[in-house]
Amino acid sequence: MGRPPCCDKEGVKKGPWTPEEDILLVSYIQEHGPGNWRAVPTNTGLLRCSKSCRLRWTNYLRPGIKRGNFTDQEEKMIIHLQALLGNRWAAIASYLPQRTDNDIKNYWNTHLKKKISKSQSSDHHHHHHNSSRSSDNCFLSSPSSPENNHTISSSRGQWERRLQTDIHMAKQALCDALSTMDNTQKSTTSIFPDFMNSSTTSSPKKGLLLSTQKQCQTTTTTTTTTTTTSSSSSSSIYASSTENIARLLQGWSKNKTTCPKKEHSSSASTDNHNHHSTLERVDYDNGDEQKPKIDHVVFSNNQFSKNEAFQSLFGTIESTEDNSPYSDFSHQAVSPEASFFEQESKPCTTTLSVLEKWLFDDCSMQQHCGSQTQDHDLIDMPLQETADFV
DNA sequence: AAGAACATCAACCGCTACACT
DNA sequence: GAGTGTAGCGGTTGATGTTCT
Repeated sequence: MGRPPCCDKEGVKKGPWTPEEDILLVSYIQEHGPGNWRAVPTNTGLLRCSKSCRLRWTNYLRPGIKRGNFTDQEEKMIIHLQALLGNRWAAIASYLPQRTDNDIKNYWNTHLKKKISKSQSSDHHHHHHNSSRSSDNCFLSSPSSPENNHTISSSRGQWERRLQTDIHMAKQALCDALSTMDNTQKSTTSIFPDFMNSSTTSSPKKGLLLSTQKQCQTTTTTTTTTTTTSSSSSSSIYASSTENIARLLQGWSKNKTTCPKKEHSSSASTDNHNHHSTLERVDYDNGDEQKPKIDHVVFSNNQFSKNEAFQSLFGTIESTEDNSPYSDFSHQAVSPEASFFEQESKPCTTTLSVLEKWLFDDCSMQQHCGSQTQDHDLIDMPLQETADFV
């Protein structure tokens, strides 16, 4: 026994990642595929611990990640799921395939928690003066809001509620997976066009949902238009501004336009022709002082073009009218090249049509008639009844 | 204009479950 | 079965940006 530790604490770099480090990491993963994180720092020469590399990849560099503002639909979904699942961010993230658990967690802590508590306090105030139920706030009116959830939990037990939810989700996922096997276009008609079409999801860990979702991993998704917006625009620190990553990629693409597209390495690559390529210099046209000046990147064991690596990884990045730095990620996320990573890193997410309906019908229903039967129907649905979904 | 207060979010830390020997 | 390492998760921190006074 006695495997070496994943990293020695001394000499391990911490803090924000630089473009050079990102390139090294992405290129290595493009070549070898994600996984075996312990070997990544050694083989890339990165002075980072394996954990840090994995986190950087899963949260920021992995294709298919949508960044920027959350849509109302995403927001509502997070609120519902949080009420149902608690702070199981990875589980919640699995229903929002283009969002990372870290992103959702941050968004919850910085936005939604306040929003809900604010609504609750106002609702409480409203209740204090008027016993009638407020119907103008879907968060409060939702029976699955934390407030109501407390009642459910106390009467039934959180674990049981979660189990029921998982079972239901799993069955629904299986149902949808089977129904969409022959109809890959179906998912594009989802009422979640922004984020339900990705074939990626995190948390490769066990779980009912995962096991069923895997059945539709072969489903090919189509490119969708995203409604991403740029984040803080004036960050001077690379790692705090993901725009720079997009710029980096754009820089790659510009250099790449003259090169014929190579076959994408869709497996832990046998693509050895890259190994002796050299890296073209990256130049940006926006006068960004953070321009990476990388001419060659040499791995401990091989040397290959990062340009080609990115090309292979993300496909040809087109310049679009949309200046959103994330649009490139979003579009390329579903490129054939990226599909390798998507399939590797996240199982396919189904259309979840019933879930969608439940989540959003509820909100609209609450808004219009204040009914609260629908959520209870799902949450309190006996196990026997959930079996009817399949 | 300056600085204090607040908001945001990338990254780290510590824990746990699982895999491996 | 025990010991150890790894991957993943959730909580927390701290650097940076933004707004307020």
